[in-house]
Amino acid sequence: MKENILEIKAGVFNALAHPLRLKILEKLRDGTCCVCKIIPYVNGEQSNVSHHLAILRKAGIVRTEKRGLEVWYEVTYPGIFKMIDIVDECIIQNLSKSKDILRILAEEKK
Amino acid sequence: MKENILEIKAGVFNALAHPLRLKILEKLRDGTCCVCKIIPYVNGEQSNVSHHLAILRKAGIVRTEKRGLEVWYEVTYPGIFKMIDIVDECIIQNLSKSKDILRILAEEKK
DNA sequence: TTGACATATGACAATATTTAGATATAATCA
DNA sequence: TGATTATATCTAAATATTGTCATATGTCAA
Repeated sequence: MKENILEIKAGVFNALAHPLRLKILEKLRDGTCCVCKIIPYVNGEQSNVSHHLAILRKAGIVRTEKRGLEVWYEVTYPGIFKMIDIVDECIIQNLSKSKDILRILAEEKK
Repeated sequence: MKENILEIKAGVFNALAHPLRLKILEKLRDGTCCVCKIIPYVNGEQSNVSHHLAILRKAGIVRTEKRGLEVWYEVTYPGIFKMIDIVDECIIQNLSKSKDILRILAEEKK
């Protein structure tokens, strides 16, 4: 695959590569949500949350809609949540393997 | 979700957030592969490719096996490829929307 | 119009990532 | 044993990301 396409793909992964941004997306799983609700949910500084929202926006992961003073965010493509779920599975699988190794080591020690 | 779990998840996304690493995984789609094949495929410096392989290893995305002088890499959890495919869909969807907007703008100009 | 409010942006220091070159390690072979 | 090969690690400079503070923008209501 061409390098510039890979860069775009890497950009999407990069946008997902921060705990605060994952927490924002966790909130957006329930649907459209106002920034004023996102800030207390993720428990961050207003400007910092705004920065992270901008990163998600620029990656095309979320889109916004103005409603009076408020700005409401929503995920553009629900497949994003599927990705986040797959990461869970991946982590669970790795941890299970580590657990097996620990058990074997413990057995050998006896 | 707890912040430390989100950090682990963000770490996996972070490992995927680089074009060279995505290119490595592209190569590993065909199955186990020797570093000596990966380096020419991604067309990078030996030390740099090795560094990126280490990042994938530490994230638990790939595992290694030594065969004589060579080291063979393989993806630990095939769901990773599913994630990469979803990013493709996400990008295609975003680009299609941009294309629609461009068409509407072009229409209005007439 | 002025003030208050919700959100975004800019500047900047602290920290992390990336890359290349040099060097280290570990396996094989003469 | 010493040379050779494949890969990993260390180092340091260049660059990118993060968080905070200050400020700007846009909307509403008095």
